[in-house]
Amino acid sequence: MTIVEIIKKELASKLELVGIYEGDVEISLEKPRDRSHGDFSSSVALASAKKLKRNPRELASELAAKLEFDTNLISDVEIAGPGFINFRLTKSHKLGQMLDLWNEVGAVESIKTGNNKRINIEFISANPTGPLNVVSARAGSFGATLVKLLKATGYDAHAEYYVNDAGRQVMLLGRSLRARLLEIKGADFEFPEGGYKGKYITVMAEELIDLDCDAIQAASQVFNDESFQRVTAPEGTAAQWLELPEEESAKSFSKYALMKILTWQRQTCRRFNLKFDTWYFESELYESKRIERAYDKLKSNGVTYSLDDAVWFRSTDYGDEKDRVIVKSDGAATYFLADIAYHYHKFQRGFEHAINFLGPDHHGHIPRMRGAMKALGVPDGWLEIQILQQVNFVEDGKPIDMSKREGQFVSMDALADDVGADVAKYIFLTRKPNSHLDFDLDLAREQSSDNPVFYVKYAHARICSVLRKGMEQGMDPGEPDIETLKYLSDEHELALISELIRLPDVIAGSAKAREPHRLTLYLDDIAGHFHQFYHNCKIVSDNKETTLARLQLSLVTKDILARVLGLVGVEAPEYMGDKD
RNA sequence: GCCCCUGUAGCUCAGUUGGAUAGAGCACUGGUUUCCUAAACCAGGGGCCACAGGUUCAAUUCCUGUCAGGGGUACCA
Repeated sequence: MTIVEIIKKELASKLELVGIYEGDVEISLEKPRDRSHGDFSSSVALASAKKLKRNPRELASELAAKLEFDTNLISDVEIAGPGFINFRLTKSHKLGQMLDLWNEVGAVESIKTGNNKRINIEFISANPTGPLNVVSARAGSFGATLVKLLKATGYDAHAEYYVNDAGRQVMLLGRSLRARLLEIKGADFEFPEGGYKGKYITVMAEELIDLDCDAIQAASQVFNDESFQRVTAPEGTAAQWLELPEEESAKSFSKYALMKILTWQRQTCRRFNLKFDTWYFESELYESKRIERAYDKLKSNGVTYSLDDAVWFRSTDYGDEKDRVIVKSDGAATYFLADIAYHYHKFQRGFEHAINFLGPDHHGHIPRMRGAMKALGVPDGWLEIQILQQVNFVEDGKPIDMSKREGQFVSMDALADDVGADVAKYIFLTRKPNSHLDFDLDLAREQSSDNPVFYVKYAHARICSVLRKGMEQGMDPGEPDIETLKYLSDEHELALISELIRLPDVIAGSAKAREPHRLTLYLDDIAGHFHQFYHNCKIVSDNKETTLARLQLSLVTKDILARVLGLVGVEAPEYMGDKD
């Protein structure tokens, strides 16, 4: 029985003595926000008072007087406020929980409720038409951390990136590159309507113009080591591609541009330490006929109809506001149909659950996508869509236009150059997913102590320093153990311990709610409690017992900071350089 | 018009699936170093939790409406 169950059971049995039986009220037991209210708090007296027509505070004190607990577990029961019953755990119980964390047993194990269920988490999936921008950085931070959180809670989590390499956009990209190349050569050119005007296209064209056949092939070799076999460079040189008929020419340029951009995107992901188990290519869906098969299945399930030379999916049957085209009047599949085939294949690949991170501009796709899955016989709730709200980047006091086509956007690489990938990831994870985020680049570039990451990193580095100091004095804390830790008694030590043992709850809670930002809040709390402990308790002193106990507490704190920083994807430094 | 997100300190945001006196950072005012890293710590001021109803013993939290800001509403992806 857990401590929570023990308290609830005892409350239930004493409630019967005053006339409240199982099912009459819910026996609540929660962790109060304010630590002075104890480790657990129950409001049953408040909830029962009306039924019994009694004063809640009196009822609470009557109950509290009847409660009996093992004094090794509960040290104190008190009445507070309008009728709360507060419980305090004993120091030895808390120390035991902390040792469980260190040894990775107990609560850290019991939150692994996933039973190795296979979950697919798709994130970023940016169009391969330009360098990854900061919107993807936010998605990457959330996605990568959620994957780690799900693993920590016992799921078999699989990170996936979907590459839209088959659509019209990639052709448009190729035409844009071709136009820029002609422009550089001083030839006549017509920039395609709606083409990509980003500077990176011009840069790509400038580089391409001097490349010979071998160099172009060599550039595609970076993909040989991974599942990117389908990404290849076109034969020949840019000059030769220009000689080809219009359509062929555009194809060669598209192929080259796709190869280059995927190279950039993958490098950027590596720089942010975002790892994907699978890069899934849309073109594969066409080649494997999965699009046709998904289409046939929808058709045979009777959820499609033809109108105006196009084929429509009857998504209004599933709560969408209008029906959607899946095959255009020119006979081509829409992106939506490809997406249906993609998700259906995810399901067929054996994932028991799929989470998909999308930008706010795609929220309208949710009803139709859910509808399509249902029409294909995929269970309700299989596809979970998480909307990540927009990031507004502010520079010189004004927002930056993030449209790729206008070419004005902040790339992930630029962000990493300015503030570092660590800092960027951490900042993205300080906000909850569905809140809009204003990111002031000028402020972030300062790299000053205003930066929340440094506070946490500093705590870790400071602990390392203290541990080194201890070793210099011949104080080796060794493995934390109850006999040594029992000498801890200062309020700052106990406050830190109480904070540390929240770890399993924090991990389980943020995994379940898909709210990785709780991790950074937790890190900030831990760092804060450590700094306070440090200032109020001299760690390395003449008293051997106290010194070793405090060093062990520091060691556990360091371990937990490092673990959570690992989930966030941020390095835990051993040293902190002097500030300028 | 319809759909989604948001509205909490001067600013940026938390508030653990309804709890007690609503918190943190930044900014502002003042203090702490013969001592393990001052990127730290301590103290102080600062609030109609957008507004109005409703549910509840209890609402910043849940429901409805209003107002304000952002995004979306394609045979684009």
